[in-house]
Amino acid sequence: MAVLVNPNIAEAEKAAREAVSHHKMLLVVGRCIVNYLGRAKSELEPGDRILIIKEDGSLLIHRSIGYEPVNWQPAGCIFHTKIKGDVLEVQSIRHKPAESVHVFFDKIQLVSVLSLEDSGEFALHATEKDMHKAILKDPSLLEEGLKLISYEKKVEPGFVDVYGIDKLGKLVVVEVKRKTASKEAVLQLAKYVDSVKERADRGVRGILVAPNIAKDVQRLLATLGLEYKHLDPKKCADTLRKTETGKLEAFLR
Amino acid sequence: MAVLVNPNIAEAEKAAREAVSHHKMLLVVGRCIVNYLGRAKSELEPGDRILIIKEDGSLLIHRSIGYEPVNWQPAGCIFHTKIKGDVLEVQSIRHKPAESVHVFFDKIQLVSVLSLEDSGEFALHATEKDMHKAILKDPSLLEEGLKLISYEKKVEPGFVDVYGIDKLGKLVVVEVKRKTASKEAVLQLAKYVDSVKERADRGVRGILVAPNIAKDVQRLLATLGLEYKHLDPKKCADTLRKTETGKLEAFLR
DNA sequence: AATTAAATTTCGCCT
DNA sequence: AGGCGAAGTTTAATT
Repeated sequence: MAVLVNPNIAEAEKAAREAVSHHKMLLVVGRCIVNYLGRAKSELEPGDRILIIKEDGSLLIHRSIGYEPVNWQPAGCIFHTKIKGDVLEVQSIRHKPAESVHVFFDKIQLVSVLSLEDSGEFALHATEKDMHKAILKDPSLLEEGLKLISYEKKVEPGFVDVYGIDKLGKLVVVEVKRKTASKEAVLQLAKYVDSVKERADRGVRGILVAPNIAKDVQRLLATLGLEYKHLDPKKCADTLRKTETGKLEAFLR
Repeated sequence: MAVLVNPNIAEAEKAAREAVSHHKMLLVVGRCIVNYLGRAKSELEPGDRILIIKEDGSLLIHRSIGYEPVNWQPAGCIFHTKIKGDVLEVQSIRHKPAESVHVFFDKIQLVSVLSLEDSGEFALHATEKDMHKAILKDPSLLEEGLKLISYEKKVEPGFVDVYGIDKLGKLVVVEVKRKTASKEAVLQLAKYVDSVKERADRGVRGILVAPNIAKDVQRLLATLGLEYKHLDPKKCADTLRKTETGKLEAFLR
């Protein structure tokens, strides 16, 4: 890692050039103007900002406020650095769409060339259990008028996730998946529905609940006379949070 | 500006605490894990990242790749820093929705407390002229079957932006605005329409073209028997870019 | 490759 | 304060 505090333009340009040519992360803090030209066009008048160029060729320019970058480029850009008088110019160009960002620094407080070692996995959670809980709290997440009878009901081949009666009095067997519904999920649901039908004195529906489903899996589902209901894990988290808040409010009341 | 290279945890915590308490920008580069809990829930396993906390209480965590932050919080968060053994913990909390991000650093390469002076104005351009040009290139941006007769046509009170005939043979007077359409724009259009009507041997329509319009202005427009057509400056820029590309392709052919 | 849908979307304007 | 629409949206998935 290299850190330059209050470097001159030549030192800064050398570090920046090395960073982009070796695909290392570049961090520059300084006074600059920024011009963007592409799908639209923007100009940013002089001020202190942070420039970040990442290994993958993405670019960010952050002001002192605001969660979003004022200017940016997605990954895959090509960069050039040059000195124009007492100014460091950083060019970022990408194609499809053809867009460019030009940054001109006339005062530089900090330059850093970093290699961030980062193999850590990122996991965005919303467990299948959370989805179950949300549906139990608010069955209308699946459809209006649905009344739940049991949770993780034992049927011949195993356990049905959710089991209920719809507003027309039909039995409803629900299989929940937290990721894209697979063919296996469809077959499992079909198995449970058949098992329930054997002992049922009325109509039985099977609903596959998931945030996503492939079109061919959707087709298989339809062929087997089953249904698909989109349900986002995030929405379930929302529902749980709301009911918890409700509980809290009820407690405080 | 303060810069600490390879500080120990205590030094880093002191700088971080000072930054958030004085609403200065904080920059931390180091090895960390990140936990997010709110509308959803995420966990990020150990790795080197950049943490940015801004004056307005926004938070960003950037990995070595990717234009988007891996974790973030919009402006308005409250921060706490603490030392747990050899680990620096930074907490970020916001309400509505209730969400938190917890960052745990066990190795720190760089800490910087910055005050960025930045009063520079940011301007996203898409000039009214650009919109005119786009409409001239492709009148179907306004409606199908529209034929243009003239551009900046002189009429009694001044100049009509765009002047044409629709597919039913009616004259069309168009007023273009690059920002939200104001009451003034409506009255100006009405003036031009009236002026044209005086000499016209057929029906005359007035269309106000803008990216936006307030509801009360919309009402006034309807009262005066005029029409509103949404048109985005960006879409105009797209249209211009496409036709320019077309020209280039034609040239190369 | 193009089209569609989702995002911890955020942000701004309008009711 | 809540709701709807737009964004230089981006990104991933699907046809």
